[in-house]
Amino acid sequence: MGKPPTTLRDIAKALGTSIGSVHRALHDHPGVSPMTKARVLQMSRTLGYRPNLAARYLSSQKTLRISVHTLQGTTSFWDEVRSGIRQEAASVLLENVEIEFRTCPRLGEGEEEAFAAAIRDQVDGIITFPSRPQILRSWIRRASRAKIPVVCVATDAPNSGRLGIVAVDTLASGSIAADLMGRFLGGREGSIAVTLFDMAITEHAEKYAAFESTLKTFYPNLLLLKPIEDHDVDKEAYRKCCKLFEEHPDLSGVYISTEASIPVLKAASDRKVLDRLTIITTDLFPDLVPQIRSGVVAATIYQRPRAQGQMAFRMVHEFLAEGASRSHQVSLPPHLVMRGNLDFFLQRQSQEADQEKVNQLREISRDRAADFA
Amino acid sequence: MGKPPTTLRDIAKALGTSIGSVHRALHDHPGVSPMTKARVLQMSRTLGYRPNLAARYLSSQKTLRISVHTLQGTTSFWDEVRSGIRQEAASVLLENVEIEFRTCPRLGEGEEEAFAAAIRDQVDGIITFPSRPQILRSWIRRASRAKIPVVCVATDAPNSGRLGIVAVDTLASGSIAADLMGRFLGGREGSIAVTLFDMAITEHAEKYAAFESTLKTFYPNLLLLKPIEDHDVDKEAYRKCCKLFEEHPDLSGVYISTEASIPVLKAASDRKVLDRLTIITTDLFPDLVPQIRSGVVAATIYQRPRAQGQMAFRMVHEFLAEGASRSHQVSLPPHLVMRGNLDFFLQRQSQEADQEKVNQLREISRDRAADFA
DNA sequence: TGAAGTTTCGTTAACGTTTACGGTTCTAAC
DNA sequence: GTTAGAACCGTAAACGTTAACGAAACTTCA
Repeated sequence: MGKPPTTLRDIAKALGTSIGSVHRALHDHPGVSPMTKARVLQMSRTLGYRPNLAARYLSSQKTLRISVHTLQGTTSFWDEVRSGIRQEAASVLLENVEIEFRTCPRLGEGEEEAFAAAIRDQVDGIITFPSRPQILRSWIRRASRAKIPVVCVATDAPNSGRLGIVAVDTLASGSIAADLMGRFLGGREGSIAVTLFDMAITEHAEKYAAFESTLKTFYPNLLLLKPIEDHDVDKEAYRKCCKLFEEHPDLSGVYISTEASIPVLKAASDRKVLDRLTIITTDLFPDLVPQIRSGVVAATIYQRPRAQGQMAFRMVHEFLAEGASRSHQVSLPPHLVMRGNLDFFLQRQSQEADQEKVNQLREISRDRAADFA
Repeated sequence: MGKPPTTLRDIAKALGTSIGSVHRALHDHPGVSPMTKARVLQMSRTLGYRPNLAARYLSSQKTLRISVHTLQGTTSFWDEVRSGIRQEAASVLLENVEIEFRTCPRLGEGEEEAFAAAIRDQVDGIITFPSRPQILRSWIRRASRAKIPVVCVATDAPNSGRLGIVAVDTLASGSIAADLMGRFLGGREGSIAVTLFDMAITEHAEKYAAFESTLKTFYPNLLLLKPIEDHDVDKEAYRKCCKLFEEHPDLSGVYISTEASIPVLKAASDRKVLDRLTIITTDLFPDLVPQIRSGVVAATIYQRPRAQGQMAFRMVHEFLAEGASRSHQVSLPPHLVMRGNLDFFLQRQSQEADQEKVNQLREISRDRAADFA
């Protein structure tokens, strides 16, 4: 214990060569013979060489630039994701990270341009929300070829060569929603509906499957209806749900697995079935607060956008700093918000917003000091 | 934007003095006149000087030693706390942190010795579980006077001069338990019991108060009984609960806010009231798993020991690295575990255990490499 | 006045890595 | 057999901080 770590000099000395050669060998730089390169790599492994990141950063003075591609928040979800990324970036001791936000105005708009710009500007890493995974796949592949690691948040882009994915566990979300629904209904019979974005998105299909499986296993007297796809369009959600409520008078519960809960609630209210329904929603945004407080919404599955942002940043950063990352898939357990603990979460959100402001002020005063110099 | 940060040399040049003096002034080292010291401090502030931690660490080669005082786990709770600390320590890029575990065999045994040893060994920071806050208070104070920051996990030690506290939010825990209890009982009447460690511990009193308040507000037809104190003694819990079940035939729910859930379940089983009860427990340990899976336990409030350990480490480390920390109180929202998402958490725990093993192997191979040299 | 001691301050060598530059040796073409 | 050019390699100066060593100025007491 307590042996001093091996340095470039140690490797060089052990091999009777110079620091320069060792460095070139370890970094695939030209100007080193295959012979010595092999010997260096071998020796570095047997000596257990690990680069001293402090020295590396001090010497190279390079800053890591990370491009973040997310949506302009209609709700606060993406604001919180970005805030989580910012916070985590600020906590990097070496302060050698710059975040560049490329925020898309609408779903599926400007994602490709963002990628093009990021690759052109030679950023070191990308965090992205692949709202249209199949379209983005080739861009992610292109970035990976340019040695730029890409981490997906919230939605995965499978078979794209991405470095990793951070999301709320779909299985846990769907299952707990089903389990709660069953418990809340306490043995009563009836049918249950689920709204989601589109069954073509893996995450949503998985959530539905998990919900279905749990419901069938533990609450066989509840009947699950076919999923309702809303495509994040309020009108579509409203229309389809009105139809749903008319056609299924025995409906006793709805699990809204997307953010479009307000139109569903409105449809239920307009069709006068609201007090018959046990409703479980997703996420936590201002319009939902009174609905939870009044008990109309029994519970909401909070997807922890801030934590998603933090983990995504950590994943890219770990990869950039260490050259590899332990985990390539982070599945967060969702939080459950009900009347009882609603205030806790609201307080938390506002605290975090304050923290944001403080950080920004600090940034500004730092810049002003720089101007002075 | 992008101005180069100010360095010691910048300050020195601006003042017409030398790097050495600036350094001495900024660090309260002797050998600098009050006059120049004041000028340096002023100038460093107007230039917005922030030390380059990479250079500092590279030059001083100091490692931060953090002492961790926790309990030998009867359950896995403290193992997970320690694991979270280890993991977070391993993710420090500079690798300049050493963790020293001083694990107490039993509740309230050896805590003072651990503090004495830590202070004697001049550790840089302490993470502790103050099982007897009033006794530890003077020790924490002593450490603080020796400029050693102390962070409390799970339980607070108020008015002790500790740097901060990391715990699961008591209010959120108690309230969500009450809200779930009410929803699960779905309008039925009856009385509800709560078991806890001791009302003298702030956290437990708060949890009970939150439970009571939420239950009264939203479910006035449920009657809350006086709290049952078990002092973490299985026999006491069993005995008191047997009495409870005999005296209250209308009992319909129990919220077990400590880890001693098994004796309570046994008492309920022995007294043949198990199937009448809706039971909500705390934490997640092996013996509890079958009870959740079978539905005997409706839900459990998971206190996220790993996250607590991580946050505690981050708090001390941030303080040691930056000389100040943003937050001195971290209140984590608890996780809710039910049949539906139980497997997710079990899988997660075993994954983390695997990760632990990998990390340890890595450590060992690193040490072996050092031996080789 | 001078020696001895104290306080204040400037200089410099580390720390481990990166990077640019200058010096070898080797290959190939005349 | 010389030479141009490439391929390989060693050296040294950075990066910002710390810490140790002296030099200078200033005090104190004979």
